[in-house]
Amino acid sequence: MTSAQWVDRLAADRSLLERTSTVERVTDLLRQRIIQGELPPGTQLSEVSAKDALGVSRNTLREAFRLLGHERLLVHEMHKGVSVRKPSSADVADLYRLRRIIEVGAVRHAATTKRELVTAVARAVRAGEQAAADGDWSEVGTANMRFHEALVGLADSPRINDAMAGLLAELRLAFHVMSTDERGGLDPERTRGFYESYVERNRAIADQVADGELDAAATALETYLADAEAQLLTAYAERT
Amino acid sequence: MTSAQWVDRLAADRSLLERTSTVERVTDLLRQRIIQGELPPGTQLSEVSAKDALGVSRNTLREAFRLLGHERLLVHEMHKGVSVRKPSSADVADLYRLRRIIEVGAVRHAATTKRELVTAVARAVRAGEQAAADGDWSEVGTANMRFHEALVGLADSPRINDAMAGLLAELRLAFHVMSTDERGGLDPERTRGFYESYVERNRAIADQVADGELDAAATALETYLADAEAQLLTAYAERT
DNA sequence: CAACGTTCGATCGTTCAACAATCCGGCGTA
DNA sequence: TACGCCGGATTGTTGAACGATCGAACGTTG
Repeated sequence: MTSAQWVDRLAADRSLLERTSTVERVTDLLRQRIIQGELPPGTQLSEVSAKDALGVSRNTLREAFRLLGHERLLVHEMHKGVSVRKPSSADVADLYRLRRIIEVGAVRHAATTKRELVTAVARAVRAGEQAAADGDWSEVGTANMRFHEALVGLADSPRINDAMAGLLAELRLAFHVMSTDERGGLDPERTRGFYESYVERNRAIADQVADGELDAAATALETYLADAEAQLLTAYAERT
Repeated sequence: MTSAQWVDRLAADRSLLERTSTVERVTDLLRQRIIQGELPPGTQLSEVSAKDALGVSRNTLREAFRLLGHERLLVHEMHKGVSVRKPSSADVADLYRLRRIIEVGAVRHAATTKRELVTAVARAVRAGEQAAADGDWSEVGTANMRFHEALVGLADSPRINDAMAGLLAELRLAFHVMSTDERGGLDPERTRGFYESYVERNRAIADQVADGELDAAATALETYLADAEAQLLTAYAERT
């Protein structure tokens, strides 16, 4: 084993030693706080307060803000600073338009149907069923997200995965808008209503995928998403 | 006309007075230079030289770099600076995977088929035919880009338009890789070969769209893109 | 009292200068 | 030739500064 084997094995671990810049860490942190709802939509993010809170320079912070603005998680208004995005109902509609195209397309074009990618779908469905049985509807929500990410992952395309991740992040913003507008706490009964019916529909689609019936899964997903959009949009219209 | 009419008419013009920050302008400028090939793939962009050339601060420049890195037009390596991206053949394949999903999906889900959106497709096709007749194959290339943008525009979704714009920008990088690797100038005969056959195929698809045969147009587009990918990938493989 | 002009503090946009960390190439040594 | 080391150059990050702009409070005027 003179050379080639070493380098190949080590080259595979190259990703492990990628150091991260401060900007990246700040961006990741803020993104997390935003999509988890700890920074609710509409929150004004003053540069100085954030700088003091995070202990970084203002310039570093501005780079992170710029990035998150590009991801549509923050809105950037000249001389007025940044605030957490508050998706409009038009945004929700657009989000679902894109979602239909990406998810349905990814399932229909699912390339090589690698074993691990298919099992990831099944795993997400099972996690959702378990969480539903436990009555943990918040956990059902995240499992649902993972299910859709796994579905899109079938296309085995890094760019599609990225697009889907950004899409779901923005969609979470929409959910937070409903949870925080007007009344304070989020109604657990309402989130239950959102996810309840989808647990079994997820199962159905996952089974179709496992059986290689991609076209059937795609069309099922199509109506699935149309229903979800309608449900979300009516809920959106209720609180304005 | 006491009030309401004024404000409505003025509110429509609100977009005209959006001022642009320096970072935005620098970003737009650099993006343009990159996709036009004036900054060929692989070019190292030193911060100080760029700062001196553009007459902006280093921090401002770094924000622009960060943005373009997020768009995958620049690669950012810690402590090594940024350079114009050089898409690999794997990138090209991924790009086309995404392209198939977005374009085909957009055509198939073409929502309201607004008059202006359909005519935009026809216009791009005609511009391509005209340029082909004139033998201006570079112009044929840009018309081709506009054709695909118009196709995707049928979905009438800002996010899909953005995604497509970024996708095409990255794809241009791939073309520049072929044009600049090894030998210097780009071979006009080769670019002619790339676009020649697609002029009439564009026309066919556009006619199908105009006749409302969206499904037929979508399937035609599917094979169209598969052919284009194969052609580009073999050309890519030739020069390595 | 309602509409308008002014002032002022706070915040943002941008620049500049500094320093540590890191990279890269060259040089000497074994 | 391979290795270790050093120094210049570039990047990463910070801190401070200054003008520009915003928003709200205040006073003025009709």
